[in-house]
Amino acid sequence: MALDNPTTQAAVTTADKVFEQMLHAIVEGTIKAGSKISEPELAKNYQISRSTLREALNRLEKCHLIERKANVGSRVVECSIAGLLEIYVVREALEGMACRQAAMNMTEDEIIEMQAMLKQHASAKALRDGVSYYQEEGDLDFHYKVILGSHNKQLINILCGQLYHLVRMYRCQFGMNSPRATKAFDEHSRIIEAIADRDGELAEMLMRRHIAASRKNIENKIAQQQ
Amino acid sequence: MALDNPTTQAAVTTADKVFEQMLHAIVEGTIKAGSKISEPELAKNYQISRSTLREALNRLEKCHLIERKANVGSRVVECSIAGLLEIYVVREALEGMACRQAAMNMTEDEIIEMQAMLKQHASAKALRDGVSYYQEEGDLDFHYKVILGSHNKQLINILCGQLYHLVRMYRCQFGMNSPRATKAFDEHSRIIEAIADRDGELAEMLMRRHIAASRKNIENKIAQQQ
DNA sequence: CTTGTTATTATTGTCGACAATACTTGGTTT
DNA sequence: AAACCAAGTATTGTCGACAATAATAACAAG
Repeated sequence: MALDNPTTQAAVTTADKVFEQMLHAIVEGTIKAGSKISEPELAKNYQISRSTLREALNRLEKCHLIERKANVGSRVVECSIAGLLEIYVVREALEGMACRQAAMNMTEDEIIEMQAMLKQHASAKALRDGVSYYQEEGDLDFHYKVILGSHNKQLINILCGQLYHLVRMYRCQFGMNSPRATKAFDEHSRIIEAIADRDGELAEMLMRRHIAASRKNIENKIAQQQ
Repeated sequence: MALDNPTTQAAVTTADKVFEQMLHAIVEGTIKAGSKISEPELAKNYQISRSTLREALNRLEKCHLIERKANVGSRVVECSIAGLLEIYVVREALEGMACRQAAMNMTEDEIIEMQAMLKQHASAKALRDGVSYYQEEGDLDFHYKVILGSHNKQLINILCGQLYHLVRMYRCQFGMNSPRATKAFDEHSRIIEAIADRDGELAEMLMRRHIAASRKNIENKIAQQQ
């Protein structure tokens, strides 16, 4: 599926496969947020040994999707508003920097590819009901490309390897299909321009505003609901 | 020991203890960077089962200190100049943001405590040979306090929980006792001022410059050596 | 002599059982 | 009746052995 993470490599071992299944289950809420994880029960469900289940749990912990306490057990992380805002703060910092680095380090080919992707999104947006499509896959695709374009292993690992699973979880569980789609598209467009101009400073600033705008959009929504 | 990480909680299980031992061994180079890890051999060394060794290895992987490939094994990460610079880039982004958040979220008590710490560092610096002391423990203490002051769980986890082990590893292996000690002290002083003034924007900028200066210092050193 | 193939060895992944710790239930005491 | 203590139950941590995969060595063919 197109949504899949660029850092995930082919699942070869059975622990890998169980990890992926549980990843989807947690992201989509099949395994409820905040629920306790029973090792014997899950091991029976997936028809595997507890050892290999624990291996899978370790990977989930690496993504900050579950939390373990010694001699007590694992819990799926809770989805709180505060937690969501914390993630946005981290994203603003990291993706902003990733964008600056992308402006410095992206190859010409990568830039061309990204521009092509944007054009494709534009037509998709015009043709279809579009909004929801762009919001979901298109937005993630764009952010992934920028992050990978930074050519910074640490940045890529933190953002794509761990943080973005949490982002997807929040999007699923809070049912976010915000009306920012068209606005977000214009912002993406300007960011790519800055990268193509090799203007790292501007690229960082635009990306930070782009993410901060999303955060404020959430904050407003929350404020309205109350 | 004072250097220890604020996020590390008491090691209760044996896997925890082995993890800590290996952590120190890798950071200090007793277990060489880039070397392959033999599970049977290490299990015998620490006199534990392979299962609990693998548990420890999983935690090391979480800190990005080792890398695993399916059906092949684990290797200690390599310490390259490029890798070091990548870490500085991430720190500039994350600690800059942490500093901004600290200016917004730190309690008055925390600020007072941090000011006291700085004063203590100042006297220690004046009295002793100082330079090396301040460089090592004092610098880390300061950065830890700012990060914790952000009150952002994600930031704290990423920085204190994973990245700083790598930072310490690089400091050990590359033998860094740079002559920036006095300059760094002044920079710390100004950063605390900005936080006390609740000026998040300035605090972030100063922290970013502080870290960028360290990075450029390294870059210059490298350039000289060649 | 080099290259490709096969057999052997060693390492990693997985399993089920046991030990240690935490939770629960029932009883006792104030 | 409420709070504390104790025994029993369930869950997690640890262990040693087996199965599957990868690295190595020996051998054969070109």
